[in-house]
Amino acid sequence: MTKILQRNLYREVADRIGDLIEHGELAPGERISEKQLCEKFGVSRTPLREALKVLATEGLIELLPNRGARVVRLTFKKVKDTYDLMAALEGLSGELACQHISDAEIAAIRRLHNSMLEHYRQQDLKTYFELNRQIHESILAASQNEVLQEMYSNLSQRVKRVRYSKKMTQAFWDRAVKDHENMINALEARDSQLLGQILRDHLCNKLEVATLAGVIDDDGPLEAVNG
Amino acid sequence: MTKILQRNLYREVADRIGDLIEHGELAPGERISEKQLCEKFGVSRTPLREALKVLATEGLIELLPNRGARVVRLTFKKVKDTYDLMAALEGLSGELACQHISDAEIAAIRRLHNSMLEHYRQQDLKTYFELNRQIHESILAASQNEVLQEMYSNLSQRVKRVRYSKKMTQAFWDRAVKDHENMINALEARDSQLLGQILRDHLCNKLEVATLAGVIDDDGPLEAVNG
DNA sequence: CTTGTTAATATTGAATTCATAATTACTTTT
DNA sequence: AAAAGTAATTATGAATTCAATATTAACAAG
Repeated sequence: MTKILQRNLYREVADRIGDLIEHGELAPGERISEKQLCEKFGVSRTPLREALKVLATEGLIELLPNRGARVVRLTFKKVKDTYDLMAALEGLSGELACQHISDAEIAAIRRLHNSMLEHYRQQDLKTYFELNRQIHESILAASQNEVLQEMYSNLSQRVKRVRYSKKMTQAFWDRAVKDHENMINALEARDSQLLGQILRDHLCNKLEVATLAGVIDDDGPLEAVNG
Repeated sequence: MTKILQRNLYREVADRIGDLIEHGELAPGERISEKQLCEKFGVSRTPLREALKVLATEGLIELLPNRGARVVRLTFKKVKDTYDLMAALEGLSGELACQHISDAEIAAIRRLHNSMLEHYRQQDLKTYFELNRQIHESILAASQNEVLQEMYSNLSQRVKRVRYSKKMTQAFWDRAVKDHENMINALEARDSQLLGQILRDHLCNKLEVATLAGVIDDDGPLEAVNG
């Protein structure tokens, strides 16, 4: 039973604007010109303005009454707050996954995990990250909580544009892999409390924040990092 | 530094529709007639439709392409999923509160707590619930995480219309009060791990779900409860 | 040269209009 | 009478138009 994905024009436009923001083509704090985007997308102002309202409730832009919209300017605090939240949600996803996951799903995650270890040994950062992402994604899916997945996806969207993985130190990496070892063990034991705890404290959740903190030390906008 | 609250027409309309849903004047599963609401509110279709899009992203209604909108039909599972999420967020709010809360704020919560105990002894359910709400609200505020507050408020909105408090048994109530005793102690000790744990497991979070489960045992729509 | 005022322009907010898809009502056929 | 097909109606999707607000430019006074 695959979900019907509605394709309204406004939703299409909202996604496209989201992409522009993610890739920095719409700069943080930049004022969004309705006319300009209308021409760019070849749509009228009605669906575009609907998209802007949606993006505002999703937290990507902010609406200034009678003065249009602007891209949300991410501060260090905002990013940290968002990551704290995501860590809590991951913790919950772990707890729920333990309750609902099938043996086959666990086996699949184990395979991803083993493959990830392999690429860790080969110091293949790119593939490591992709497999890492897939593992967390799988646990989230196994939680079988759609509201949770929706929320997580929204939060993830908000901070996507400052996500990066250049400054990963070996020590951090070693620790992250150890966390993952504990994770898979807790999952196979279906120890929901433990897995929840591990995921809430998981280094990956805090890593990027820590890295950002190394680059930005005040609470000003941190968009310079994005380049 | 109080926030500027923007008063767009679409936001006003969205709130009004939200109220209609909360109070059951727009029934679950009911199709939403644009024309009807336009006349009711005395606005044109443009701001109304913008409001509908926003309400859809907020999870209160769903949009059927070319077939208008309808009020989300809450299932038992959806409500349970939402409460699970809210419990996790409360847990996080507790952890963060311990890190940020001032002595004065703790003292204020202690006063609320004592007052709540008093009304518990007098079996004054109504006032008890109001003080209970204020305590949780205060902890959430003390977390100083605006993203968290925003999410919690959204989730709360979604399940408001099935919230009720008639079936509270004495045993449940006693246990909830005990939880609160432990909560305030953990807060005063600024034991973030403990407070987080208590709030995640807090009976109040599960209580209403359990109560609902007593009324509804399948996964069908549970709107009959609302009356 | 700066500050304050006013006119011109541009942009946003909301209503209306037009186009398209879905629903309903009505035939027509079997 | 039931089913199928077609016309009429209604509702939604999107563009356009009109109105209100904000921004910019020009200008005058100090």
